[in-house]
Amino acid sequence: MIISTKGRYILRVMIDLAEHCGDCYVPMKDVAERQDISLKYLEKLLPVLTKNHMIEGVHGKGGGYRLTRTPEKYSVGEILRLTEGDLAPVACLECDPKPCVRTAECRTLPMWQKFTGMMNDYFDGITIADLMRDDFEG
Amino acid sequence: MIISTKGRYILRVMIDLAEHCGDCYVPMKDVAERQDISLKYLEKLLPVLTKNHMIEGVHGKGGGYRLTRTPEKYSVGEILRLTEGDLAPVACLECDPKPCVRTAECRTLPMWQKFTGMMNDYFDGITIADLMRDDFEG
DNA sequence: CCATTTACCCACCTACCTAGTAGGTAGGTA
DNA sequence: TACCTACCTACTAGGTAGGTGGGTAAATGG
Repeated sequence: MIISTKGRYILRVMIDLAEHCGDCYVPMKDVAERQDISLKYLEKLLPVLTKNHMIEGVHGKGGGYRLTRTPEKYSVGEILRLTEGDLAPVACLECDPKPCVRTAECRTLPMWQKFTGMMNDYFDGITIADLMRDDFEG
Repeated sequence: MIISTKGRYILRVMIDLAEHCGDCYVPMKDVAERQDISLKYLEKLLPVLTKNHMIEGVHGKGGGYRLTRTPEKYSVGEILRLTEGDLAPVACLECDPKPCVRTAECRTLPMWQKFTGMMNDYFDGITIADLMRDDFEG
């Protein structure tokens, strides 16, 4: 399995934010309840999004989070790369791979590389706005 | 990361068997040495292959393992599905998924499903014989 | 018959990751 | 002042990845 709950939950949070009150602030408590995800766990996943200015939060009553862009400006690939750290199918293609002495002669590396490209292209081609469409089929 | 060392090692073992002495038996000790993989670990990965008749082994001196088909008759997808158990990118698409009550309304499921299809198609379209070609580019 | 070679089987182990929980503090609003 | 919400730190149970160690069973050469 390549995509952990982290990435899947965050994607659902982004869609939820986009669907509810696009411009006002939505408390995470509501999102957690609607999406049936532990609030405490969600809280742990959000910092990576705020630090990268994907969403912004305000404290206090009437506060919460909201998107910083319109839904069509978020690609799924971008979000998944942030939350998953990486979208590499094998260890040797991760951000800081352990040096592998077999790289030059590796008969499987080109296959992994091409697949990584396919995967990134696919997810980069889908936006949050796409996921909100009822007739979206992938 | 979706493909563990299990799948990657096994793929290299299959290629090694195909490249060395196609019809005679090759001891795992030699493969482990050539591929620089722990023999003990490899031994643990092989049963799934023998049980599914992907390779066959004979005991004793002069023994070892060999492929049961010609290299072009093995698809990478088939091998990976055996060793990885599955090629599902998310938990809800695994072989025996936990029932998810949100399936009907899930806005991300079609995306995961299409991706799963793409992935399986890609790896099903590559054979061990392809991986042996020097000009193979994925 | 015996030593050697090989497959094959089983128990165990360590480090790390996943998916949480608990208990706060800081900032903002009515 | 009461309340709400983001935000921060620490902890933890359980599982998985990636092995290691110690054997046994089958086949062969001498």
